[in-house]
Amino acid sequence: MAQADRAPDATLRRFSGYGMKRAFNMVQSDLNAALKPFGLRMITFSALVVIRDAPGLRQARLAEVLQMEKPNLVALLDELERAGLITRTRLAEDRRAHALDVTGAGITLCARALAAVDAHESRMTEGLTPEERAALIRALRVIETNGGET
Amino acid sequence: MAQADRAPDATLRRFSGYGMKRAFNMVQSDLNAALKPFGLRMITFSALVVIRDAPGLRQARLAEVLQMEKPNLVALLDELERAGLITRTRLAEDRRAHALDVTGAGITLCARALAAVDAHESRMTEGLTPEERAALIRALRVIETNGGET
DNA sequence: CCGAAACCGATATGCTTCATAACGATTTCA
DNA sequence: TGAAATCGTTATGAAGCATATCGGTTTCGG
Repeated sequence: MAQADRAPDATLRRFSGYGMKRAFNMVQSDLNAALKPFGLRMITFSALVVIRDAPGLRQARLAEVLQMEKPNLVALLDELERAGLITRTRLAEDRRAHALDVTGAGITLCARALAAVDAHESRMTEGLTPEERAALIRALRVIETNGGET
Repeated sequence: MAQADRAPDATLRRFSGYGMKRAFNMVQSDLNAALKPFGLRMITFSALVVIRDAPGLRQARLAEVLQMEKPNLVALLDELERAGLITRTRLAEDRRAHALDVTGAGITLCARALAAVDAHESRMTEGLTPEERAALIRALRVIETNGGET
């Protein structure tokens, strides 16, 4: 018998991080493909949704929420603004900051994109029961929290 | 009440992919920190383990297993070879190919690194029962498979 | 009230990761 | 025997991400 039929990455399969990397690679490519018709990528979609749900958000706060550095947000928001999906408005009470808001066109597109992402999620989690999917999301949250405590 | 206490990313939290990205970011930084004392990174560690478990492996096959492009493997293996952890041997039966093998020093380091990664895994999955952890890994596999069927 | 410090968005820059095209050497196969 | 495929490699460029720094603005301590 030996180890002839043993998968070459069997040792790595025991680690949840390895499974995460592989699963996420699939998710990412499928999601980006699903968002392409809307002119969105994973990250621009995320930003659009967060701004829609928290109108008037500041860029620094958005950077916190999406866990990215502020400089990298600039080009991303330029892209969304150029596409007519969001606006940057100088705040009266703090003229350093910009308030972010989604335009009417942005809200429409966001809703359509969300439907596409829902379909994507269903596709990727096919074969899992709703309970298993919920447990997955909960487990990922635990890991995220454990990491943040360092 | 309104949505005052609603997390700004609540909508995104419903998607498993979002949780994966966030959890994996934590895993990656913690893991790379854990591997640093060994002079390894996530990817060099993975390669080392796979080669150890499949002696004589060819580079093209390793690229398949780790899902990376062959050109990116070259520098990575140079690094492991320079560190004296692996060897590249020209095959007699096919002089185009190189057989990859882990050296004695490589095996020792690999074992020590594996222990560190085990500790890392325990740290990251703290709060999950063994069953929950197993279910997580299984669910990630399902998603990876669903993605690969496209 | 004033000056130092902190904060906001933006720019410039470099590093790491990752994908593609093409090459010489070798093997396979028609 | 010659064409096509394969193996490892090189060169190159795109994309993601982090750091340092800037001008403009606000905050706050003396």
